[in-house]
Amino acid sequence: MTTDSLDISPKLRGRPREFDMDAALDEALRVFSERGYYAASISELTEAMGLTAGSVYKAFGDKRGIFLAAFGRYRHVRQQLIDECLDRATNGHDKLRALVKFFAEASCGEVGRRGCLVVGSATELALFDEEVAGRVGVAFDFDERRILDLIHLGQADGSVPRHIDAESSACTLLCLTKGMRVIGKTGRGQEQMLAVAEVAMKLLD
Amino acid sequence: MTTDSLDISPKLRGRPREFDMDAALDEALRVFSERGYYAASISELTEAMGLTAGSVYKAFGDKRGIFLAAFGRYRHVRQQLIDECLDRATNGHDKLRALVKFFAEASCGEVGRRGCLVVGSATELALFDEEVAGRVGVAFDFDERRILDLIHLGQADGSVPRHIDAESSACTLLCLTKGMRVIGKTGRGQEQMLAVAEVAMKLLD
DNA sequence: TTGATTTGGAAACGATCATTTCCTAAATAA
DNA sequence: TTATTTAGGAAATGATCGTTTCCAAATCAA
Repeated sequence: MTTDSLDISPKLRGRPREFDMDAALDEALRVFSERGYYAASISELTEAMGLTAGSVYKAFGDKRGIFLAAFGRYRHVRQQLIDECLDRATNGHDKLRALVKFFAEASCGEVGRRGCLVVGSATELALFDEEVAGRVGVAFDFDERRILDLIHLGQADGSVPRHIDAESSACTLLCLTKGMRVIGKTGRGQEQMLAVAEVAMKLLD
Repeated sequence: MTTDSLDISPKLRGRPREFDMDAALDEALRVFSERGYYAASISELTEAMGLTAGSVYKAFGDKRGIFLAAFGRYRHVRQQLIDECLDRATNGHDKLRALVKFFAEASCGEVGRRGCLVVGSATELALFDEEVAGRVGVAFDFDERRILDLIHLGQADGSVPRHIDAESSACTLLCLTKGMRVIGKTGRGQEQMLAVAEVAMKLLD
């Protein structure tokens, strides 16, 4: 569960970084998720990350740099969780059910109230920040593509009927899962969101 | 299409207000919708409203007061549009289709990119502002209740099957329509969102 | 009229924001 | 060693934020 585990470049000049990048980004993305971009002040971010402003600006350039790094980290962590979740199901239909239930459980109680960083970025930043808009678009396209692939998988293994419109159904499930994250901000119960997940499976009949 | 048309109190002391409250709030809610709460500065708000800071603070108390008034105005205007839309359909099933299509058309192109003030408030403010959280909750409950009533209407007039779980289906359609508003922030096409609306109707089979 | 009350608006306010500066510390390269 | 490079961190910086102040203008009550 490490983001920068690739750049294991053994020799770099100057004083080495003392803080753990992934741990710092985990704190940053928590602050951004809870507060949103503008309400998250540098003071709150640096305090949560356990760093001073100087170190943060050395490492990320500016506030937007912290955000973009945290955004990447968020996506990485969530995708890993989803991949593990999907691996436990065996056919297309069950993987889709697992995926929808994953979002249902992320959309209730205190976890749900914390919200989704991608959904929050879409609503708060996408209109006036082209780069963030691009990254949000990529994230949604990725999620939609994953659903589409699972539908195709299900149609291939016989667990999802052939007659359904795969593309439109994928986009519909994308809307539904992101909508769960919005409704989850109001603190709904787990039973209710799981019931929604179950009803949503009718889209695959 | 006027919010304060009720307080037609003919006699009030002091200098009368010169600006049109609804027109000013329409501009304020546009700025809040596009920018979000924190990125919307008093300067931008007052300029859009055609007022100076002094007048605005006289009328609304503080920035949050402007926001809450704009939030109320937004809900009023949207509900009126939805009511008109629903009145043109004749049975429960058709009214539900009209409702979902209404959200689909609000979730594509430039209109969609402008976003929904309630969804934006849910993601940006609900966690740390109890009053906003309450108003967002009321708005979502209201929307969910309207869907539920339409399902019951459809079950009564025979256009919606009796066997479906009305409560869970209502919550599912609520998630779906709010999710459309999120995905719509990335500028999807009308055909695509209308196809989503059509697929969503499978939930009522 | 006079007094009370409220609005409109320019200017000023303190607070907080994101960011930079400057210096020290810790590593590599020569 | 010395030079170079990068990180850590306290303090200062300028800009912008939301808000207030102060005064003239416009209404009603007397």
